[in-house]
Amino acid sequence: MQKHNIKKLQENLLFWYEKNGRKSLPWRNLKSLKCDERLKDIDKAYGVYISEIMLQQTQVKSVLERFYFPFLAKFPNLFTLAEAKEEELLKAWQGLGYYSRVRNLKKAALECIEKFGGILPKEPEKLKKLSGIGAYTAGAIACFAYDQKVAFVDGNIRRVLSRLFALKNANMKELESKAYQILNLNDAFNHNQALLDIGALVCLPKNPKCGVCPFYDFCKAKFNPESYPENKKILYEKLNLFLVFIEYKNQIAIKKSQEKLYKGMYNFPLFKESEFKLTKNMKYLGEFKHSYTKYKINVKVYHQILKIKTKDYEFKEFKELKHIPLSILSLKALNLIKF
DNA sequence: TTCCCGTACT
DNA sequence: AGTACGGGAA
Repeated sequence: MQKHNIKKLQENLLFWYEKNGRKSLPWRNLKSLKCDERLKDIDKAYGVYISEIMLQQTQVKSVLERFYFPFLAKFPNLFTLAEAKEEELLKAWQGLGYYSRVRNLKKAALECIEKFGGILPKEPEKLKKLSGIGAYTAGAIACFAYDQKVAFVDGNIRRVLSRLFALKNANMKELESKAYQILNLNDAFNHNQALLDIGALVCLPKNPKCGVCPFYDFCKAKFNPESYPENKKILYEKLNLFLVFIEYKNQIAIKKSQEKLYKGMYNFPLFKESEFKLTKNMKYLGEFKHSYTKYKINVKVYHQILKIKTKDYEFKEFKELKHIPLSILSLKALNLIKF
């Protein structure tokens, strides 16, 4: 693209952002005049960091309404994060999914204190050394917390660039090169926030709003936007699971996962079809659907009362469960209870 | 490349 | 009910 066209594209983008961007998101106004009252003592880089990790696989709405403020109230800085118990962190993350993110948050806090004196570095290469921070998040923190003139590519920006330059299946290196080509060095912060918003609000996967897009004049995909980028198919698998409320003296069996799946989180005893044996003392409570990754799961739920305690599980009172990090799958099962 | 998790959309 | 979606790690 020619130099003057790039300049025009950058101007169009910032003009659109001024009018239509999500400019009041709390993590975009840390340490500014418009800073949310609840965040006035939150370090800017820390607040940006937490927002970026939460937003990695989650909708803005959910982060904004349910997780961002409560998490920062409990863990207001890197040091509280570093000292926090894993279980408390997981509890604060309950429902967000991808729980390794919050375990990495604590790990990275310790690494940051060890390596960088407890201050998040401003260089993407240093940020990338921290657990859970990859190329995108490193760039986003550098730019949004420290105004560094860096370009980076997330899922939204990937779609915007793929269409703008008509790239069906560009790799990360090509996309980053394109992102640098159009990067506005005079206002990287607003430029990058605007790109994210174009991806989230205009350049949608389905039915993009090309008519209001500030890139329209320059977009190589404007007549067939949905052809870019080429989408990959997910092969779903059906899975039948069996969950048992095992009761002993008004206590209920739970187990902490040691596997990659739900690591550190608790679940009620959960069995694959091959491991499950229906016994006469089990009562059927109902079933529900759940899904993660490529699995479409149907969970059948049973209740069993034990005469002798087993060492396979921890037993807790119902009222204790509200302090324990439980997967959404287990919480859904809890809804079926009426015994 | 595949696995994490859960929600949103149709 | 079926499908799409997403950063980082292994």
